[in-house]
Amino acid sequence: MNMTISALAQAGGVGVETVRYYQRRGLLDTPARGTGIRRYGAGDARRLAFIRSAQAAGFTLEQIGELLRLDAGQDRARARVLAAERIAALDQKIAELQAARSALTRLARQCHASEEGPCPIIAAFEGEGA
Amino acid sequence: MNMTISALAQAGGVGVETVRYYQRRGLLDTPARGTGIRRYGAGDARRLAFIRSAQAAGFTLEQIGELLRLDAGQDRARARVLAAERIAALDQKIAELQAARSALTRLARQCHASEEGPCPIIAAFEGEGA
DNA sequence: ATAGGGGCCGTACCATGGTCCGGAGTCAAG
DNA sequence: CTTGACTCCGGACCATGGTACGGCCCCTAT
Repeated sequence: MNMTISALAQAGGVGVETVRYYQRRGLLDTPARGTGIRRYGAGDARRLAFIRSAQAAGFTLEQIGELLRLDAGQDRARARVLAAERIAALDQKIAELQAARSALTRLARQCHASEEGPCPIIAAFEGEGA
Repeated sequence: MNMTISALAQAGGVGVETVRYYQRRGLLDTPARGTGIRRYGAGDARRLAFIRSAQAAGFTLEQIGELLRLDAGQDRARARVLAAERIAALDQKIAELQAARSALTRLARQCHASEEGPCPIIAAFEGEGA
């Protein structure tokens, strides 16, 4: 593979500006330019894909940077700690969203049930512990 | 109840500045001040609680503002649309987080399994630079 | 050889959701 | 009646994750 930045961006499903932003953040490297134009390879595409999935897992770009640095330094213990922390956070977030989802579902059903009076969607949230 | 802003903030589990920010955003109202200091009541606390739970459900402050306005205007149809949209978004987000969680769990297990070589958590970078 | 579509780069700007600041007023206790 | 904690307020500032701009360079097809 021998891609231009826009091909790389497209492969990663992001915009060119985002690739450049990741480079500035030190998450992607900036290959030397032979004759003015930088070329990217499969490794770059894989790294970009990793960034996107780590992001989907809720890692911040900062943490993703740390993971990448750990990879270089082979610090597996630290990587496992980060992963474990993220899994715990994910569990909490998932539970929270599921709770919110069922509350909303119930409320929407009640709201459909009658057209009169105030909509229960707002009333029901009041007083709930945040 | 006859609270000061800091009591209200504490009741809602937020900072004073956040309360003031919500006031600026029009999410909480700003009671008239009798003798220099504004006083807040249970209604304010309930509204603040609503804002926090709606936020936990993934509504933006903008949307929360709309919900509050709909509540005043009794526009149930629109409230239901917003709720339905949010439920769909929530489903998608939950699925995404669950996928991320299991990917991460699997990787962490693999990482534990062997101490040699690169950590699989970031294994996507093997053969980089292609 | 020339036009135009990318690429390169620094810098500025954007939205979201706060958070802090400084000066002035207020209030309750001692 | 002073002290110290709290309040008010506008505006500045912050972090995150981008997105846009403008000037210049390069590369390829016609």
